Amino acid sequence: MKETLLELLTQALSTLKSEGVIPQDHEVEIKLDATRDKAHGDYACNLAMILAKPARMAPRQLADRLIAALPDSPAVSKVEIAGPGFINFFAATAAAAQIIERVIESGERFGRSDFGQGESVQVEFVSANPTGPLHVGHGRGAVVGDCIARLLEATGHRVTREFYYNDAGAQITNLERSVSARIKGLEPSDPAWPEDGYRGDYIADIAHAYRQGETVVADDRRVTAKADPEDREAIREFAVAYLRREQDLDLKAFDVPFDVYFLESSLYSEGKVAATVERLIEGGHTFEADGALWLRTTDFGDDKDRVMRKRDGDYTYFVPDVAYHLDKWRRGFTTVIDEQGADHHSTVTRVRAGLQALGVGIPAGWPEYVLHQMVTVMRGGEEVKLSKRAGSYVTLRDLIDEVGRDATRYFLVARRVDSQLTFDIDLARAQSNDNPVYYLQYAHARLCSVLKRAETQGTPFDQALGLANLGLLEDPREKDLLNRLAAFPEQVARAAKSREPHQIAQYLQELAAEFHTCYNAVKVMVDEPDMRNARLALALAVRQVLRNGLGLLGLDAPEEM
RNA sequence: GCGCCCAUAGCUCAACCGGAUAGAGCAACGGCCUUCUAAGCCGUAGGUUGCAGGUUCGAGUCCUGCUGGGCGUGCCA
Repeated sequence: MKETLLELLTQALSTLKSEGVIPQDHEVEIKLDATRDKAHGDYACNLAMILAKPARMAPRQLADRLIAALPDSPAVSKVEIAGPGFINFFAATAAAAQIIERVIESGERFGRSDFGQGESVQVEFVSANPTGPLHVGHGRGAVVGDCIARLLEATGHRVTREFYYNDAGAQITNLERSVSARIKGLEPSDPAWPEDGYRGDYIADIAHAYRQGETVVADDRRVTAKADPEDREAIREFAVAYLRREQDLDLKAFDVPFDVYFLESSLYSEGKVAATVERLIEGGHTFEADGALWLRTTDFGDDKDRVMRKRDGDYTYFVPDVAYHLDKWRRGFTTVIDEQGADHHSTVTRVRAGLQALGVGIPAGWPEYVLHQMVTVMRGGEEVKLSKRAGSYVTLRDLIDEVGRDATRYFLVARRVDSQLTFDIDLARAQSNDNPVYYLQYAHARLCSVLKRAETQGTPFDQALGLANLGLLEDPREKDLLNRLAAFPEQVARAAKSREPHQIAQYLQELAAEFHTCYNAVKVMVDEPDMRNARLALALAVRQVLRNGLGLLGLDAPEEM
């Protein structure tokens, strides 16, 4: 429908150009929007207002000329000029309803597109260090990154999902010391407890498992405990594997898969950090001062220069980050999206500056970042402070257990990433029976139910008959649904381009609301076969789009509730 | 101090490249189950889009300045 209208407008535009009403060389992109208010028809175009100036004509007068130049089409039932010069199109029912046929034909592919043209894209997300369980903030990153990956896959990109973590630095030493202390029977309250050690109970669990000689299997490693309380290397290795396994279990329960686990230690062991440093020095953007090696990041927009190699000879964290991103670039990812918490936003300028300083032709704005704002957790009317060391903690697993996977995913992805988010656990649990996600799933279950009823009632859906009678779907509530269905593919494309999965959540709420309204007012299983089958065709199409949309968010589409 | 993000109904949030009368949910109030799932629907009420300017046919959206909140500003990650 929209394509048809765009075609008509393009023709009208070229007619006016050839008549000299609009300058021949004036390029304009025709914008056609679904209307918000149905008094304005189905689609509205602001072309006349945009072209008023170059045409030196009043917008409404120009709109008149445009309409006069529109070729006749059976798809359009009415065209009006409204307001300051909008051209409003009213779609003929039968033409609008053709979307149903397209949805049914395309099935689960409806909404997908190939504008990505097979581009190789990497989404790096979560990237939690193995020093503790995943918390709510990681959960937000996990869903957002996962849904961005799903959106990119649905739009023709080849997506690699990657998890990066530090398995060797000072934090890991701290982890080992904490576990060692627990193995020796120390508690965080003990005077001999390591300074800044991790105090959470999970440390004791690791110590216990180590002493028992347990074997842990994570997605990227498998380690059997030596049980030797003095072997610090063995303890370190075991603790990392143990926490990796815990994180993997959480992510699996959350339905968030990864393709690649990338170890920070590999950047050192494979000489990539050293090579990066060498290259940076050759590039001429480094200098030595105060016994340290610095990178002149101010050459690339940073507000001060940064230390690369500390006086003690260790590198600061951003050096391996630069080495890591150079590695990503060399792996051929033309687009890399790093999903992180906004508390890490200072790294953005540094990593990009480092990559520029390498002088290997990486574009200035590369990589792309999606930064989600902080999540605060409320429980019992009070904010729960997230502190790994103090061990007061709301884990992602707690949330999934208490609130449910789908509801947790939905809560964390339904909002724009740059708004701070308060996750009230009590509220989420209390509402678990009256939750926005159930609203969507219930719509799907209702549709399944009515389609099933057609079978059990002995009047199975006759698709050919239904499609032949789509012109009968004249109820305004049915037309709303048709327009909503037609908008899905561009909605998916827009959400993918802007990396904003919350748009899909929003869309589904609107689709479900329009369905519930329609379902309540318009009976599907009427006696008259033409009408019944037309409505069943609509039901099938709505169910399909609901299912496809839920899939993009990683949510179940239950057949009954 | 400087940098980034945010401010929309009582609360939690939407609003597509700047479009027409700013929309949902929760909470409040009043209705709808002898008819396809009431986890639903219909209706009422609720707003100077933080404040002040500017840009233009048109601003919640863009620009400037303020106020308030979050994060960052390590030779921590």
